[in-house]
Amino acid sequence: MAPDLPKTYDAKRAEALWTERWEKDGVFAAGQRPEAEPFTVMLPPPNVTSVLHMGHALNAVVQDVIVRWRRMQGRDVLWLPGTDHAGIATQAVVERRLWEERRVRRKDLGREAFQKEVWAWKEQYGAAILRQLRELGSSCDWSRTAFTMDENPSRAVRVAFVHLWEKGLVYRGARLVNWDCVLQSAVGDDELDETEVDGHLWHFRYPFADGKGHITIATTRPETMLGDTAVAVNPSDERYRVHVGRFLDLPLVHRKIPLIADETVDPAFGTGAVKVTPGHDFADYERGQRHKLPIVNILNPDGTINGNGGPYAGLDRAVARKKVVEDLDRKGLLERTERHRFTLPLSDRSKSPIEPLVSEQWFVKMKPLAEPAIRAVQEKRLRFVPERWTKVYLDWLTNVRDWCISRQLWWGHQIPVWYDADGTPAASVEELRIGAPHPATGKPIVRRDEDVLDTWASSWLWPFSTLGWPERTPDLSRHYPGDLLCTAREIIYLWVARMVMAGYEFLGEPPFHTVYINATVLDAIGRRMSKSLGNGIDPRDMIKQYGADAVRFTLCELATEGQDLKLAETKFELGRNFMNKVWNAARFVLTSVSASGKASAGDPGGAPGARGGELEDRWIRSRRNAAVEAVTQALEGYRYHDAATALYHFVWGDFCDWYVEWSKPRLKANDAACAATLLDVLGTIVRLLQPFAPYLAEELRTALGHEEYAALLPWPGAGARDPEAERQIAEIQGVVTGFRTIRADNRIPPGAFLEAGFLDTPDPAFFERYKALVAALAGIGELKAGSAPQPCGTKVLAPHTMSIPLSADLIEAEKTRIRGELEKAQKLLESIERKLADERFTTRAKPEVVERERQRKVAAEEQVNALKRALEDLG
RNA sequence: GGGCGGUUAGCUCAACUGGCUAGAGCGCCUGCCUUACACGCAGGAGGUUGGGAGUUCGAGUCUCUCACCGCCCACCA
Repeated sequence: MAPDLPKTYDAKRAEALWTERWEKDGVFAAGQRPEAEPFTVMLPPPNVTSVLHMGHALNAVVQDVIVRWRRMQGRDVLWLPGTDHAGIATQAVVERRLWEERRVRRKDLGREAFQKEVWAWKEQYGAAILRQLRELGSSCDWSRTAFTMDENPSRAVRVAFVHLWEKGLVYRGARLVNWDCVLQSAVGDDELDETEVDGHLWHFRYPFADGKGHITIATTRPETMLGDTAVAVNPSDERYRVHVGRFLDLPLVHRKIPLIADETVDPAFGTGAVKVTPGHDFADYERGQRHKLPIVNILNPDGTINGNGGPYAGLDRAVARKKVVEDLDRKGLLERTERHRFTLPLSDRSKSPIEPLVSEQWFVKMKPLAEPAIRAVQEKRLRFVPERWTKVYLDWLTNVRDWCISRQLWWGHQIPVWYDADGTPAASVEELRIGAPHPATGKPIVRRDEDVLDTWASSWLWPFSTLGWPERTPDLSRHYPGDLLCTAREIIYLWVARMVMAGYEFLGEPPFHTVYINATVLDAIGRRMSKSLGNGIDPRDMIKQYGADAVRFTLCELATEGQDLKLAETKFELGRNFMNKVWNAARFVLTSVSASGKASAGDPGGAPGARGGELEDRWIRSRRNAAVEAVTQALEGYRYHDAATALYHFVWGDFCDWYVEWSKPRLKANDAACAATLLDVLGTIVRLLQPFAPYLAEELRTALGHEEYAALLPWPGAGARDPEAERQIAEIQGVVTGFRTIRADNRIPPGAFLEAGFLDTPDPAFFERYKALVAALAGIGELKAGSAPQPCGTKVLAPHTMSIPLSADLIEAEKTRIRGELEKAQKLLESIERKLADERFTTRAKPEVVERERQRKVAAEEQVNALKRALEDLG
């Protein structure tokens, strides 16, 4: 085969080679196993705002591991990749870029030219994202790559809108929304970025209209007083009770506003009197509704004060704030100014302060859609892993508010609504031309709604809009509902909940049965990775430095259930070292096993492999079976850490540290059973490795001389264990370790040849039979029964005592060590005796626990006695 | 103000329904380039499981409580 395999695994070469081959040969294309049960996963489409970060990488890896594993189990896998246009986010990024590079605003370009700019951006970043996914080894069906603004998904958006419209679940209305004055659009609650800021709490006097006295209010946003339509106090507040119902003279604008009583006012905060601005504050909006207060809007869409602001009209809101404070101060109405820390909502995208503003928007009624989504978890048709996220999902759904789906943007799906001259709206899947008759009124259409839809209005359809819906395509019936969704906790309600709602509403079934919520990737000291902190670790750099397989394996190893994942670059050494270990183990096997041996064994295609053979052959196969079972069970429970660890310790511990070492003398003697076993186990390792380290797996199966892609090999079945072999080898390992410890304790260098080691054991026949296994790894020429002649180094591992002749000057230290061990052993024995002497224990504990304790006592006694004997022997 | 997670070796994390002497990787110490691998080999040190109380024959694991840390939700102007 390849006798000159390099000493270290060359990840780069393998990655370039197999990424290309897989795709060229359509290895991951769905539909190749029409008779098999499908397994369907939709990749959460990354936003085309920028390249992928480590969180995306983790998400891709956890999906790919499952998907590759299921494929090996014979499922007809569809893992569908794609990207999301991410409406507001992408528009904001592109707008910022245009301004920074060309000093151009979107309005300077006009809608069409601006959209062209965004499409160009999308092409660039969409391609980069898909490239990155490939570089990670993701086994997506690339032929199905989708984009939320592709033709079919876009049509799906319009069909869904019209459907909801016809059902009366879509409505248009003037509501208070979060307004971004830079983007000049409504933004969703989820598009806010709450920041703690140091501000002020200004106390202003509002005189009563009759000139008798005043009320002092406290506010953090003085300029909004221009839109005040009341002042509210708590009805139980004795200070103000008598004044409720009186009118105040709103300073500066001189509007008469009432003093009202409202339960929601906290008497302990500020002055206990709050100004009410229904047009610019969410709490006040609701108070206004309750008390039927007028709404005065004082802002233009760009954040300047409008005509309702009287003398302040035209000023930016920040300027107006300063001036309002100054003017009130001049009039003697500023009582005092306190420092005050509060949370300021910023627009996630433009980073400008959000202004609550009343505007006409489109909404979706959520309550009826939420009900089936709630039932889905109650009826166990949908489960979260880890389970606790179910609560987050349910809490949101039970308190769900109507969804503002319109955005005053240019990037996205334009709302499919047209108007006649009277402003009567008509929703339509197909375009209504200007001048065409209105479907309801028959009057000519005069315009289309300018707004676009919230980006989630397309992503909530993703599990089926990518499969051809609304057409009843074969794809749709085969791959809907799908199986698994892997995503981040931040979008459990933004996206997961909405997908479930859409699934029920449009297809009557939830889009998946399992939702795996990823760990959040943090930096080495536990902070979120973010651009502004500059503490991100770029997956591309890590792949370059350590290899994709190493990155994948490391992420899995670190992904303990539900724990956040603290990451430092050096962590990837774990994966790299393991890949190298596997590589070298394979290199050893391939270079030492003769060609004839290879042909006769080691079928990685799942054949049962060699039977019989030596004790160690039976043992390693039993350990292999244990590993197969452990990895399989861990994957079934999405326990990536457990799966990775089981594989790691089997390969590194059982196989490399013991079996490979034992195989060396046997291979020199051309032992065919040994060669066959090495190849057999290596074949299993390749298959177990495949989901985690697909590139290395392909390299190794090629080196093993197999034609079939590792990615398409059958997943190994866990054969029977051999408890007898495992027990016996464990004895031998203990003895070997004992001899090694004596050597190390006495500074006997590994190179120093020791003619013989002595073993005092109740079962000399067993060790006579297997003395080669001990001698080879213990570094002794021969294993002899009995005790070594004096002086000697001794190690007790009851019922075995190992000894090696030593020079006399080392004996004192040896005695000290044994005394220490004796002390420990006696302590242990005492604690066991104490336990067994306690009647409450022997009567109340389970019988098998008591029995186990009795056995432990016997073992401890043996250990103590043997140590005493050893000490006596040393004199 | 509510909810959820976390606190175990110097660091990062494990430990199924309570039950062998609480494990791993990294780091540290000792000795080794032993012809697969120094991205390696062998051996070792290191823990009153955040504090307190309780339940139990038995608690890292269950209950209560206190203390920190993190995340999410909520209209304190």
